[in-house]
Formats: sequence, structure tokens, C-alpha cells
Amino acid sequence: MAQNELAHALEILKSHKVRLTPQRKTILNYLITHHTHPSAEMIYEDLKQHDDSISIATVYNTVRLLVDYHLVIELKNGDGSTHFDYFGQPHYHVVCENCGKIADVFAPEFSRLNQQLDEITRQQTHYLVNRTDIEVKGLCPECQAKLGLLHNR
Amino acid sequence: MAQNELAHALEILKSHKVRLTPQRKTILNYLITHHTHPSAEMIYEDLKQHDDSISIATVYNTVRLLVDYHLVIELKNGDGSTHFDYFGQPHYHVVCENCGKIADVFAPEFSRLNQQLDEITRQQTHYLVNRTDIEVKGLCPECQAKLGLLHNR
DNA sequence: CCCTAAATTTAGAATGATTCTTAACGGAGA
DNA sequence: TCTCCGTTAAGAATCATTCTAAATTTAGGG
Repeated sequence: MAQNELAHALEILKSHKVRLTPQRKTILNYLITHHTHPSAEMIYEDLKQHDDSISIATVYNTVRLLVDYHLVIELKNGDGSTHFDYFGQPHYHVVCENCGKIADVFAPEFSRLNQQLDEITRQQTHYLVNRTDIEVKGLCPECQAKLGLLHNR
Repeated sequence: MAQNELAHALEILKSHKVRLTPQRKTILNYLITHHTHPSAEMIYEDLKQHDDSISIATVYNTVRLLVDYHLVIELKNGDGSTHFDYFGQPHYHVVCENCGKIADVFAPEFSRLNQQLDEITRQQTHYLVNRTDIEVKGLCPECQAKLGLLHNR
């Protein structure tokens, strides 16, 4: 399944005449198999640990490329860097405003909601819509507990 | 109306025991009366032109404060800086991926959609939801025309 | 299978938005 | 009015990201 996912993503790139370099395959595969919402720096460090060492510039170039082709989406969690997530299945994200932890949300309504939003947006602004991202912010269960304790003193 | 809006916003800050300094009032008033989605730098430059000169550090501090109290929301348009918008009426934004122009979208469904999203998010992740932002990306009418011309050659 | 053009990778420098630091200042409650 | 403590300001510092230029590599054609 992850194997198919990689092949599928590579196929999309290929069909756009994007060169399939080893670095791009490595990073794409990393994102498909690690749903940890890593930053460019984290991808770079993690790959350095293992066999493949890829320059930080290439990591930045590649994730931007993958975002352009809608294979990956960008996330901000307030730590100053940009985080990335492979976008195989439609979903959105919740970010903890206290610790920055990111969680995925898979909602069956997601596609329909997006279509609705696209339509409203198009009618009201005449923009040609490419993508719609939903970003929810709040407190993760752990931070609720922590902050709850403090409030109870 | 803008007058009331300012008073209303100041009241919210006051109720949270936030000090109402002249700088904060100036910046808040600027954002209430300028729906141009300015960056911190743009706010700083624009206020320098007129009577009030406020340090760039204070502009950054103040917009962060206003975001924390949900009076203002942050936007990214791909130019590297963060843009700000007074959030008096619930709305969301479309960003042009070509030129960065930001447009507001006011949808009557917006509040209901948000509630739905909050509920789904809460059930699935147990996060305590604070706010939900929707960000649509696409091409503004002008850029559609420009790029359309290029494609037709 | 080899060659070539054009794209990509890389290391390190450069950029630039944002944050930090520290001293002076000023709101607001008593 | 006084005092405490949060806020402002200028400039330095940080750090994520982009840029630069040279070396390398992909992919298509012969």
C-alpha cells in the first residue's frame, strides 16, 4: 500500500515531466511513510542518520515541488518553521496552540465541505480556486490536563 | 460604526486587563479602518507617514496581542511576511497564488460550517477547539487573464 | 549504449522577517 | 499623586529559508 502510494505519486510527477531524482524519491517516500508532520530540518536530520544524506537546500526545493503538485501540504504550528504532510487521503489538521502538536482529522464530509467552499468563493470573488485548507487551532488533551491543573490551584 | 467597532474591541481588551496604550489604540484603529491585509512592515510604514510613529517591535508585539484575543487574524500570501486582518465579521480568505492578492469571503454558511468542523474535530481528536481558519488558494481574475493570454499564444 | 542539453544538487553565503535585550517610560489602581 | 509593573523603543541577534555558482545527473535522441 505504501509501495503503491509511492508509485502513484511518482507517476503523477512523471506525467508532468518532473525529473525523478533519487533525492526526490527518497523524500517523497519519507513523507509517505512518516506521518509525523516533520519540518524540512527534521527530514534533513532524519535522512542524515540513515544511509541517504541530502542537502538541506534540496530538501527545501523538493518539499516545495511536492506542495506545488498537491502531493504534500504545508502546516504551521507556531514554532517558526513550516511542517509537511503527505496528502494521500483528504484530511485537515488541528494544531495545539500550547505545544504545537499536530493531529490529522479525516472527515467524510470533508470533500463536500470543500466543494461548497469552492463554489461560494468562486461566486463571490471570481477567483479560480485551486485548493482549500482548513486549519483548526486549540488545545491537545495533554495540554488541557496540564493547564487545567494550573487553573485549579 | 467604525467608532463603535473600536470601542467594542477596546472593551474586550479592557475586560482582560490589557493596558490600553496609545500605540495599541492606534494600531487597532488602523486595522479596523484599513481592510487591506497589511503586513507588520506596512502598518509601521503607513503610521510613520502620518503623525504617529510606532516602533516596528511594538507593531509586532501588538498584532500578536490582537491575534491572541481573536480580534485579528493572521494570513500568509506567499511573500514571506505575515498579513493581518481585523476580524469583526466572521469571514475567510482567498489568496492568489500568482500575485498574492487577498480577498475576503463572507458566507452566511460560515458560522454553521465552523460549528460542524469544531464538532467533528473535537470528537475525533479530543482537542479543545479555539478557532477554525479556512484558507483558499487560487488565481485572482487579473492573473487568470494574464496567464490565459500567455497560454493562448 | 552513448551524447548532449537542460535541469538538479550542493555547500556556503546571503537575506529578511521576526524576536530578543535592556533601559527608559507610562498606564492605572491605591 | 505615588508606585508597581507592564510596555515601548532601538538596535542587535536569531534562524528559517532562499540564493549563488559550480559540479553533477537525468532523460531523450541518435
